[in-house]
Amino acid sequence: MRYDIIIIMELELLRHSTSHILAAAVQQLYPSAKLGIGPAIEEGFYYDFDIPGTTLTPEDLVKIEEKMREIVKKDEKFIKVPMSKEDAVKLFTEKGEKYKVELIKEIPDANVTVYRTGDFIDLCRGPHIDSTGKAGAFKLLTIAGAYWRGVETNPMLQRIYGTAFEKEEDLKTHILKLEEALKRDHRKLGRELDLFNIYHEEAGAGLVYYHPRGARLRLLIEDFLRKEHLKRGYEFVITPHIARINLWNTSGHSGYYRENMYFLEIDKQEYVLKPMNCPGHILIYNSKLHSYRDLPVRFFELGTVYRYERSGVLHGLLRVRGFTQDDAHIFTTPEKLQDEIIAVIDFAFEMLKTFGFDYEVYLSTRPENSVGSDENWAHATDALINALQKKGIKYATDPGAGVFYGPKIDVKMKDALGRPWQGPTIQVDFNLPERFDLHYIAEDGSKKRPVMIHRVVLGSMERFLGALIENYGGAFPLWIAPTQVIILPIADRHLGYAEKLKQKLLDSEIRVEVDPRREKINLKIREAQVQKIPYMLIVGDKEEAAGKVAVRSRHGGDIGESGLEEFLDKLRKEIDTKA
RNA sequence: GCCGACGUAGCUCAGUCGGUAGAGCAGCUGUUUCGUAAACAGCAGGUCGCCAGUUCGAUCCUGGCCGUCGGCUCCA
Repeated sequence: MRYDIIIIMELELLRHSTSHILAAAVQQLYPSAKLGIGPAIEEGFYYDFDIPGTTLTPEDLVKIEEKMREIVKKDEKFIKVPMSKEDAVKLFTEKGEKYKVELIKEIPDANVTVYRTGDFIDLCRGPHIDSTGKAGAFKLLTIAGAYWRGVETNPMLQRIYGTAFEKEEDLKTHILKLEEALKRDHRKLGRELDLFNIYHEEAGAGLVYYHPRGARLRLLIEDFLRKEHLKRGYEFVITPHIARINLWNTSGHSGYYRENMYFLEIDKQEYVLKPMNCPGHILIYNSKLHSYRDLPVRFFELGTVYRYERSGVLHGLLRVRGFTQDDAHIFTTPEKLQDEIIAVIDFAFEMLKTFGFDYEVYLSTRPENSVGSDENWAHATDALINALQKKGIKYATDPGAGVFYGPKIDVKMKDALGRPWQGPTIQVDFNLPERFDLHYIAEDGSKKRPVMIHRVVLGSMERFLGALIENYGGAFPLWIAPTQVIILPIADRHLGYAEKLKQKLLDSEIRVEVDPRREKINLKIREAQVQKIPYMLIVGDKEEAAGKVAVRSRHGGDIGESGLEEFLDKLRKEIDTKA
């Protein structure tokens, strides 16, 4: 374990040093280039440059890489030079490195360190590899725009991404991995498996159309979700897709969420296409008096919401403008908040486990501008932390990243390329109960304010399905495979037998198809294989005479002859275990 | 929205240094009745993302718009 950590740290050091070599190369080729920052990141490194009058092209990367190799060949030492802040400011001001000067001025210490490699000088905490000759295998990958310090009003710099490993073969493996990941891209698989499409030109960006197989997949998951919610004491509600602006004025969304909302005006009445389900659920809660005995009230809805997202951020199913959340709002007494959060966390992680996801957990605490009392925030934040600890879930704290109305737990799922996407989230809310003047009658007969929990356990069906497709590479486990079995008759005289088998499987609620075409068996197998259908039943003279089937699995190939009942048993077992 | 790359047949892609385009797969028709990852032949298929401009002539050049991809920012 410790050994792993050391390796990771060494890799980070190597990558960071490689980013210095990159910066040195860029400055040699483009003397006017000003430096931004150049850290090591999870899968490599990047460096940001401001190069007046030059926009880098992919061909430039080749040149830069060559220059880097020259620097490596020279085997220049990374020399640490401690200096006072004043000297550093002077040094970088002379070099016109305005971004570095900005950084130095923000360092609280009196002294800073800079690193010198040949003629190249960079502000850096270090440490580094000894000399450029110690650099490993590296490759520059892409160029992208990035705002200085990530702030939109700042200048846009040119960012070069690259990666580095100690050994050439590790680099090769990594690049192969990237290529493999592209094959699992849900946008590609969505087309190949005919699951969904986004008709950008004809119907709008960020709006998903589920084709029959995709719809089947989604409905299977939704059915599962509904059952799981019923088990856990949720009640189902259904709310409209539009509501008068009044509702959003009360909730506050028409103010702080305005730029994400779609507005409609008819008969001089303003309506909003709902960006969230909470106000609707609140109306239902508020339609009657609630006793403390009835709490918590848990309203669940597969609620479709529409949010305007800036054009540059849309991404297949993973970021869209219309999506369906597996959304619930829990109204509880403060006393029961803790137990409720534990139950929700349990629920969310059970779902993630069921689908075999990789994820990261973040706890976001109180931001600067927020509503609610210190006491409430402390109570809710503690409840979240306790719940995470009780469940033994590893998490990172994101200080000040909570929503203004309460702290939250976010779970990020990873796509094929390892990019994190927010899925499940559990948010405590002190704001809406105030704004809608919610209450319940307490034991002593007094009116009290309930606490609300907003939570999704998958996130949204779209994002979840996108991540799911990538997670399984399109080869869905039997229990959610849109088509579970395909029957492949060898010649058309076997069609009758195939249809009989199909009916028997349908009677056992197996999702089954027959490929009736006058095609060779090899072709039918190939296509079923490409479609990643879990089981193929090949039937010809032999099988028909014996009343059996020849089973082929998508992973294991030909697994031999089997009676139908025997095969069905095997399917049922596999479905039950969700394997 | 911003920076960069890109948009050619249902899909994957070639091509035209300005004279209205081609391949493979898919589709359709015909022949083949065939045992564990692609039978053969023929046919059809495109206002070259949209709108302007330049030009005798634009898919190609210029501008705007729509959209995709990689990032930034934001989020389920």
